[in-house]
Amino acid sequence: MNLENTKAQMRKGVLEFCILSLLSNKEAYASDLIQAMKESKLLVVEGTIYPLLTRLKNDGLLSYRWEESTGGPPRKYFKATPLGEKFLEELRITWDELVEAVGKATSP
Amino acid sequence: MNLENTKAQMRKGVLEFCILSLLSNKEAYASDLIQAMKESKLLVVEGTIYPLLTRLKNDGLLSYRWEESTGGPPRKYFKATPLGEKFLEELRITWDELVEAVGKATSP
DNA sequence: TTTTAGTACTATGCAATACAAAGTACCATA
DNA sequence: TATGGTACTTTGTATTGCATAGTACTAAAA
Repeated sequence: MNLENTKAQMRKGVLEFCILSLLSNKEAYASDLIQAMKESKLLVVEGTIYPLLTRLKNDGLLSYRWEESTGGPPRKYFKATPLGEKFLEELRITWDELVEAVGKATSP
Repeated sequence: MNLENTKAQMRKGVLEFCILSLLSNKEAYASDLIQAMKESKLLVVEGTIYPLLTRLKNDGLLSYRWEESTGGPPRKYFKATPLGEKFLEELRITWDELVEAVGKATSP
């Protein structure tokens, strides 16, 4: 039982929410997202974000298009689908409810 | 990809925080905890809480004592150990940081 | 030309945890 | 004696964050 593990556990489901929010009405590829998350003090690594993007795409919440890059391999630019936008709204409510519930349960 | 699964995922690590907080300087057994969580809109079931309590006990964060019950089998009353109290403070910080980070990443 | 470094993505496997389901054991009452 | 409710244990599953290794593309250094 260590804090690092608990931190990883607490991110479960939450990263999905953050990624979907960042891709709401805005395109970005993996490195953009990692950077944006980093600025919010959420350190996400490649081994986490690529499978996550693939999963959200397979579930119809994200779509993507290839874009050539000048200095490297092509990039996958993702954005939320209409279904993704709808799911995002539900996630927002879910997250707010959780924060409120945890606040109640843990207030001294 | 459904909301119920995501809700379950978002609870990972969080329930540990809540339980530890509820058992800070206060004794309770499983049914007490389920009830207290319920009042905070956190529905936890037996299959979740019993393994969780066992895990926290094995990690030295909780201790327990048996108490006879008038109408049923004996109960395990848990409470946080000094190590548990210390870990709880770290969890509090971790959770607050996560809430702030998610707030930043998902603010429209 | 060949090699090296950096970027972007894929694929595989592990560990941890919430949850479900079935089972054991105790007590009181019908 | 049988039934119902309470309390806890055990086993198994699904999901997900993360680590690691690998592929492929470009550009610059050797």
